[in-house]
Amino acid sequence: MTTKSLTTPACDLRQMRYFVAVAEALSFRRAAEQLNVAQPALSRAIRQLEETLEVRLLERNNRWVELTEVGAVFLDGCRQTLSSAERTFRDTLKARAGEIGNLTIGYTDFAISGILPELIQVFRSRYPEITVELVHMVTFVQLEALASGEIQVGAMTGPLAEPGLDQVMLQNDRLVVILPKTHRLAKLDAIPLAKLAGEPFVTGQEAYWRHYLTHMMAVCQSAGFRPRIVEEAYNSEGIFGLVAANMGLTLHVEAARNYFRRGLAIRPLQDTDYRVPTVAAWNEDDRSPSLALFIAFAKQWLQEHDPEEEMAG
Amino acid sequence: MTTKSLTTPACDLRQMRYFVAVAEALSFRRAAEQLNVAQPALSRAIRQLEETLEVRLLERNNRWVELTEVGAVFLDGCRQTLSSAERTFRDTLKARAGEIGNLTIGYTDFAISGILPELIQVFRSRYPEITVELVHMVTFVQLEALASGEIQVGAMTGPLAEPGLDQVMLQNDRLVVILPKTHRLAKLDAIPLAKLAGEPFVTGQEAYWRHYLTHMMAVCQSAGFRPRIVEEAYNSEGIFGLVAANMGLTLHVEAARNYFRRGLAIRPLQDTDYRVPTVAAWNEDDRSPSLALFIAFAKQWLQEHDPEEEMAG
DNA sequence: TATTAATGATAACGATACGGCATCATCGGA
DNA sequence: TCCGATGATGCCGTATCGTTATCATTAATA
Repeated sequence: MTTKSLTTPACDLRQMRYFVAVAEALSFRRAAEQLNVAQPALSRAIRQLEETLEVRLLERNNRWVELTEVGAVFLDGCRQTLSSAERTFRDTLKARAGEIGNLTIGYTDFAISGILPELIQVFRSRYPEITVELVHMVTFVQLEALASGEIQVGAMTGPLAEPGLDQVMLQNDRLVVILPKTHRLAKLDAIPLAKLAGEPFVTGQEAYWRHYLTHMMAVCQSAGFRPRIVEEAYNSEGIFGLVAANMGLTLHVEAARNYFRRGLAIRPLQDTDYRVPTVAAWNEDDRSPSLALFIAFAKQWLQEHDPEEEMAG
Repeated sequence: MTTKSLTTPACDLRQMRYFVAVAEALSFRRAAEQLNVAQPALSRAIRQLEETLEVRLLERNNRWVELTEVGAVFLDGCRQTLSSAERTFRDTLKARAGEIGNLTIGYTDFAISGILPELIQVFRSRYPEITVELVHMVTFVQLEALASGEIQVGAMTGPLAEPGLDQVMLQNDRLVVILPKTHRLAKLDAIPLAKLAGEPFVTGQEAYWRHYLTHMMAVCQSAGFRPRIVEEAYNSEGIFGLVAANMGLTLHVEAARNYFRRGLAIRPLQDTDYRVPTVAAWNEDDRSPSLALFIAFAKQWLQEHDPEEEMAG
């Protein structure tokens, strides 16, 4: 029971450091000075190493010290192991500061067509050792994924009033009308909201798009009508496709301007200043350093970029 | 003064092993069983690690244990460092057994034209982690190189009576006459030693070839004449070139049959059984494990191969 | 609802290991 | 012959480690 397994050698990093110091200085006393210990400590450390390994590591007498062949092999290994240990501690401290880690971010169609890609790109180049994984999810799936820990950040459609979640606004889009180029309303530079009453609407599936549909219903309600929904698609591209196929028109966020599809016209909405917020949300009790870093970075980046956009807009 | 330098973290391999065990078992008690220590030892070890690194590595309560983000980074580093330490010890034990190391071997023209190449090749394939370096040296330079430690083994022309050197015989060559194909003696199947009296001899430079020249003088002396040396070359190839150029003939070891050159004839020597030994020599006080391994290997290999050669001859 | 079992944390104690000091043995140089 | 430098050794105080016993908490169970 007292025999030491070879896989768990009775030797620690301290002994390795001592051995490397002596082997590099080729002197017990000089090594002791560098290590700020007394010389006998080194004598004993080396002797213990040699007893553990049952081999002479340093040939020495009162006049000189030299490495044995085995000692040279051990020295090389000690340097590697010590440098591995140093790297381990450096990485751990980096991880403590959040500079190493993983971040899984959920995103909606609205978010990915807005400023999120640029934010992610700048963040990744700033913190290359944080692995950022992006997964597509509609808003209510993101809420479940945040609760289960599947994602750490959700870029979703607001407004949000979930208890336990913190958030920051990524974008606050005006609505635009997307309709076939051949549509009679496409001739207008801006479309009065009331003109959409009675028009056939293409939207996302109600079960998945419920957050955005609430907005759409609200803005239509403000003009006194309920949209007549004639078709539902899975995602924005599907909606655009159906619109291009002349099935109807749709209301979308202005970030959709970043995407183009032949046959579509995009027109601003008149008579309303209704906006649909897209927010980044996270668990307020999540202590992940990488998350904290991402949040701090995002807040500062948004502060630097939002005013310009508003001025440009 | 009490601040710990980052390059010498106050953490040893024992704590890393403990942490890895707990992180893998996700349970202090199960990890304690595997490590054959009591559970409180692990509680304290983890706490000390966390105090040293000033970060929470394991989120834990009375029901479950889970890695923090930083803990996952530290775990990865610990695995690497521990495996580096294990490799260090494995390599050191291998080096102790001689299976890792360097060997510099000197060789003469005679040795390299004999069985040495095959011996080296088999040795290298058997012990691939021993770096074998071959350097060409004439016998007396090898003796100096052995004394200075420049080479660990010398494959040189015997006999050897140096104090402090051990040796083993590699080959014991009969002498052959090497002469131009057009030489009148080349018509004989074997050449009587006495017929060489008065012939012009080509040899190696006296300062370097003194060991072999002693043999040549001795064998000629046994036939009652001194060779008439008309030309000296640096090495065997030079000698063969001069012979091919009809400058004279030479006596060489039978291993020379392994090399061919147009225009040369090789004939055995009659009336004498004189042999020139080629030995491998090393410092008897050299405790290099790789050297010990090489010697043991060479002795066994020679024992297995010499009888066959003698039977074949 | 009370009990039980399992978990990690904590305190106290003994054993071991470590570092520091004083000293020794040895060897080269003055 | 003496001196100085080197590594080795013995002794002692302290820090650290491992163990045992115990506690606080929580989920499962009766």
